[in-house]
Amino acid sequence: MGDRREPAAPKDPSSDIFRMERPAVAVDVVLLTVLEGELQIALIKREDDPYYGKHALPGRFVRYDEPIETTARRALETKGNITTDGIYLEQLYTFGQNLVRDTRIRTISVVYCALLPSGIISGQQGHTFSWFPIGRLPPLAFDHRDIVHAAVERIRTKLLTSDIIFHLLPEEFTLSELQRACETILGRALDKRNFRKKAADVYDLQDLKLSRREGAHRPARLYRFVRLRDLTRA
Amino acid sequence: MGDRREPAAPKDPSSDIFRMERPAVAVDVVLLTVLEGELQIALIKREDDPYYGKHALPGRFVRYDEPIETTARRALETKGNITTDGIYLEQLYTFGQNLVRDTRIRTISVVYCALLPSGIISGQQGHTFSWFPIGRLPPLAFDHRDIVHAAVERIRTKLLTSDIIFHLLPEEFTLSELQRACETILGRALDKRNFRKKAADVYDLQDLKLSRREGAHRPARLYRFVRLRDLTRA
DNA sequence: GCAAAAGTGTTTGAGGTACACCCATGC
DNA sequence: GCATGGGTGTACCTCAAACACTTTTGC
Repeated sequence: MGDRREPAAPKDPSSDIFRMERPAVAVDVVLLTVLEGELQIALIKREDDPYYGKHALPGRFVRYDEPIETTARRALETKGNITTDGIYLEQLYTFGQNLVRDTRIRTISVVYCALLPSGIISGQQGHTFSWFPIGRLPPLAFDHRDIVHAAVERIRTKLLTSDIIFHLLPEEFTLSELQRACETILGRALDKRNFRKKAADVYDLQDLKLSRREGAHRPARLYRFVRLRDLTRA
Repeated sequence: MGDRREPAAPKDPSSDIFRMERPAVAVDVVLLTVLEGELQIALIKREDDPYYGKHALPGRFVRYDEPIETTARRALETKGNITTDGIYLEQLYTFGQNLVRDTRIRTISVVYCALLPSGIISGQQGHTFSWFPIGRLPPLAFDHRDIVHAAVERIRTKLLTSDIIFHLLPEEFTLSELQRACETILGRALDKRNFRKKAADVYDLQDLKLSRREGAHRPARLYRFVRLRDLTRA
């Protein structure tokens, strides 16, 4: 925040910040999870114009005394009826070019991307989101389709240089689950041996010395994420 | 911008967007240029509290009917008395967590990064910025020091995957000038042969078949940037 | 014993890094 | 002729990609 106060007699009306009309600020959230082997997004069906009946990102206006990340969590809690403790949130971009995106009022929208561990959304238990695979989105309100694609692109590029994938997995997971989650996000298959080499290289994983028996095959070892390895090699 | 309208009887006060008090929105700009062989930033000395006498990023409050990028250009024009035609602008991040960053009013700040071609700032002609090498910043107001570093980091990472470097160069340039600009931003020396190979690989440069004579040595060829090559090889 | 997923190494090619000399000019 | 920056090619090394078989379980 820069020097925005004028010396004595402000000629610029925007310097009289207490009297000038202010744009509204909203936060919209791209909430993603892995569901049924697909990357899916939480949407809300609009019940008002504009874009009546279309689906949209969950969003809220920012209160005067509210950090914007709190607005993001509140959007998820009030629109989706979910708890946001421990949910990963990352700011994506701020949309403030188009003056008439919201026809009611000039709105600047800060978009966040959020990741929900798989397994939390099991059925239709209480939450009010509709979930859609990002490859088969319904018609969306505003420019939300572009926003969703930008969010997915961001998550993709951060996959192997950050720990975001573990925000989409349960606490304990197998290497195959880790790989499937990555494949789901990237939208393509990965080589198993190369993937495991790379994962062991960039992630510090704790071998829990346990195995999970499921199905008629060899049980898989369980792991827990410890930390990202420092690969800067400075 | 999501579905923020309530059906009938809004219990959530933030839904009554017309009556609730709104945070102010500001735009601050990290304006960078290459000056005297160093990457330098334009700062303004504050003449009010808080942070009286400290340097700060040029910034302005966003007017109700103004796209935020326009606010960014207006900040540069009114604070620095420069024209912003053709100046590269890229949104960096939006700071809205800290409720008391600006003690006058709750302010959410959208930060832009701007690049000024070298050679435009020649002396002390009219503009009111103070220029500082990013390695030797004066004490800065607010958390502007962190913002500056985030901006420089962003520019660095985009160096060889985008055309931003050409926004810091004049229209016509030599390969040595291109290399020096990159070295200035990265803060380290680059190998001349490897740099030229890489540049020819990622950039489509037009050889102007001209050479610039300067100094007691072989003249250098002049080039013009045409476009980024597509290296995705899909 | 067979179906089904878990687990494991080696080879190859591309791209990045390191490195030294001749060229054209001004003085 | 010498000082100054302009301009060029090769060897090595690292990392990503391709690729197939054995192991352990449930039934």
